[in-house]
Amino acid sequence: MKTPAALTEQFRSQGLKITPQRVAVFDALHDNPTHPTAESVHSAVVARMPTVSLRTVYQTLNDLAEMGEISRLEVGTGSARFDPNVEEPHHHLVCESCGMVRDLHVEVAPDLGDDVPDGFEVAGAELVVRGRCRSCADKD
Amino acid sequence: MKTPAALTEQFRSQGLKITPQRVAVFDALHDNPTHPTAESVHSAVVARMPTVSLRTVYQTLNDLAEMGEISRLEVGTGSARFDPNVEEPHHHLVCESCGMVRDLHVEVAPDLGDDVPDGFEVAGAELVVRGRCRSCADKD
DNA sequence: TTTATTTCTAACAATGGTTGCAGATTGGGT
DNA sequence: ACCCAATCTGCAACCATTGTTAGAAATAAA
Ligand SMILES: [Mn+2]
Ligand SMILES: [Mn+2]
Ligand SMILES: [Zn+2]
Ligand SMILES: [Zn+2]
Repeated sequence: MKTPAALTEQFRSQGLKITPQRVAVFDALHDNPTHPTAESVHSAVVARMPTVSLRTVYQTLNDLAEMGEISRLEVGTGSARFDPNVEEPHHHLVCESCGMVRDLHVEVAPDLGDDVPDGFEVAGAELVVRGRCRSCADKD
Repeated sequence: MKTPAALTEQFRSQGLKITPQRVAVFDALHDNPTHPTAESVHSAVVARMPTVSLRTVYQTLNDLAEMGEISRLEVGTGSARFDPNVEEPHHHLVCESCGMVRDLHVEVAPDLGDDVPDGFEVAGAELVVRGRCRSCADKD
């Protein structure tokens, strides 16, 4: 994801308006490695601007995802996670106990070869490695 | 997943009762390669037993998943998909246009090596290949 | 700066998928 | 056939997300 300043520029150049609510969402996402849910982005934003609605956070997240500035992940933890790291191709590691999501910089170059039906246009592949993180394992 | 007959045996041996509703769900799943949603399992069941509730279908699917007889997939198509093929380790191919899910028998042996944080217990890895199936591509 | 245009926000309602609950029903051992 | 724990149904509640819209705010024009 671009910096909040660069995003401000980009939004304006597309005829979109810069509101303090949007900037607050940009700030909450910038350099955020936690793969937050919409809810947790909202919490972070509300800490500074108590009136911002969850609806507005969703709207901005969707806008950013449509522009390709963030990506939406569905890792089976109930709600979607948002990832500002779109520059660096990577996969994910998920703790099934606490829901933590971490980047996984492994190469997955499956030889899809024969098993992809003829005519299927592959757009991308995502690997999710599941397990239990250390702090969760230590808990019992 | 075991055969409906074997599941009947297994349920009984665990003190669970065999009801026609449950058997209908077993039948709907047996050798079903479509990765159905709860809703579509329900449709199939209702075709033969019109009074079976969606609640009961969910209940049985959850029971089977807990026993490891089927697996629950979250591939980002809105609702969960259920997969009776737990014998053969495999991954999935998803059409982002129509929601079709197909088995993908590729080897994904990521060298997780360095990138897994110390102490993380890996339980498994799932690859989802996304794209567009032929019939969807042909449509436009 | 004032006004006009256009977009955005907040609040609330609605949706789709899934689960919790209570009371009626039933499987299966006796 | 009887009994009772297990199960089923129908419905309400729940959660994550999206639709709606009137009024507020940001930008453009004057
Ligand atoms: Mn990531
Ligand atoms: Mn499968
Ligand atoms: Zn954990
Ligand atoms: Zn398709």
